[in-house]
Amino acid sequence: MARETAKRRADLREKLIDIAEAEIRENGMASLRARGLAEQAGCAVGAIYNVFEDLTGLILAVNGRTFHRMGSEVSATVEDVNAPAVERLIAIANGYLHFATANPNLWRALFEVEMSTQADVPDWYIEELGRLFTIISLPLAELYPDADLSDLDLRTRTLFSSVHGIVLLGTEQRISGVPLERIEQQIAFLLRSIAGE
Amino acid sequence: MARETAKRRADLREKLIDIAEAEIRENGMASLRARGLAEQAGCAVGAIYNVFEDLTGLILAVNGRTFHRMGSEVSATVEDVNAPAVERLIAIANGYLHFATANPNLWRALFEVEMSTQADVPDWYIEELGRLFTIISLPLAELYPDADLSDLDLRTRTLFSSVHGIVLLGTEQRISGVPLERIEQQIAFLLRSIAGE
DNA sequence: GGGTATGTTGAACGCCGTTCAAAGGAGTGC
DNA sequence: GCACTCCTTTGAACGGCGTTCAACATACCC
Repeated sequence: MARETAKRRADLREKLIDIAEAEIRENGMASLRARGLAEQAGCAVGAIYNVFEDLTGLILAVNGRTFHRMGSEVSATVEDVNAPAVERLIAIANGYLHFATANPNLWRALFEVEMSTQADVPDWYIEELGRLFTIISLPLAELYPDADLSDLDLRTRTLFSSVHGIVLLGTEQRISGVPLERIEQQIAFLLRSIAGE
Repeated sequence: MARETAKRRADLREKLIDIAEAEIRENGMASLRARGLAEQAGCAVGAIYNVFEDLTGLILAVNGRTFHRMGSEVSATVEDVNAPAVERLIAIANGYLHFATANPNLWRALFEVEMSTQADVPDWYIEELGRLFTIISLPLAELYPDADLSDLDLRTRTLFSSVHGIVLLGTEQRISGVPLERIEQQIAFLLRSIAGE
């Protein structure tokens, strides 16, 4: 493939991710349309399929950005490594909550995209998740000094899933969820309980 | 409307719910097709829209059955009211987990169906949820004898959301979830922590 | 039995994601 | 600069979707 072609494709790829990201942010994953993307990008519908496998591939690319940004923002909330472990856990969870409420549609897209098998989870996803889990497991290790690595991993997953459940049902404003204005308080309650406070 | 017509419609309604339930159970909500339903029911596609607002209405009817069945099964797991409160909570959560793993597609449909606004949540949904929340709040009230009703409601939601999160990510086998075979153990860990054990 | 109101039907509509034959442009040799 | 080839891009077309509604069938009333 010629150099110029490669550049044109790379440009189109970025442009499409930009447009898709804006669309998902504003109207949610479900309102992505191949024709709409093509029109905004000033290309043919078929061109999308020259740079992405299908629309799911494009959504995954958007999710890559979202996940990375989320990791950075969550990390930033626990910079004070001298705070007690449980306070750092609460800060991480609040960072997660804050990201979800600030970017509801992009955040939901992270979980709504179909991952047909466990095999086709992209590498960047595993890496980003590992980063997030490491951030969580550091304070956890202080709370459970006797736990081995696999125990820590398990508890990290349990904690993450719990907080995720509260944030998910709460921010969706499901009638089964915690009211928005109480989520922070309830997450703190949950984490303090787990920490034995 | 003539009696005969009413009966014919009621019959078709039940028949369609049966067919849709089987389809969702076996292949998930996303594989429901108006034409497929009509063919299996032996009616015209348009007939579906004589007895349901749209396919979402049909899915909601299936969800009504599912939710009711889930309530019964979860209730049945806490018949021994003499067990310690925390053990009853664990039993309820395990009932929830068991229902979700035994009926993955039907269970997921409960949460995947779009409820555009908070206003159009059906009455039966609110009622069933109330039943489930009552079951949870009874043991909780024993653990927190000083909490008032709104506090109990809040903690019920927090607990439910947490367990839901663990069950959701775990049963979907998300790489962020708790491994299937450890879910029960981790739910017990979480609930015992909250109970202060 | 005839006339009207009501119920049912399925072809048609307007979408959708995706494809692929055809048109266009880039690279190469002279 | 030109002609030829090969690769890229294009957008009309395809198959499938949920939903509608004019035409047809049926039930009901007098």
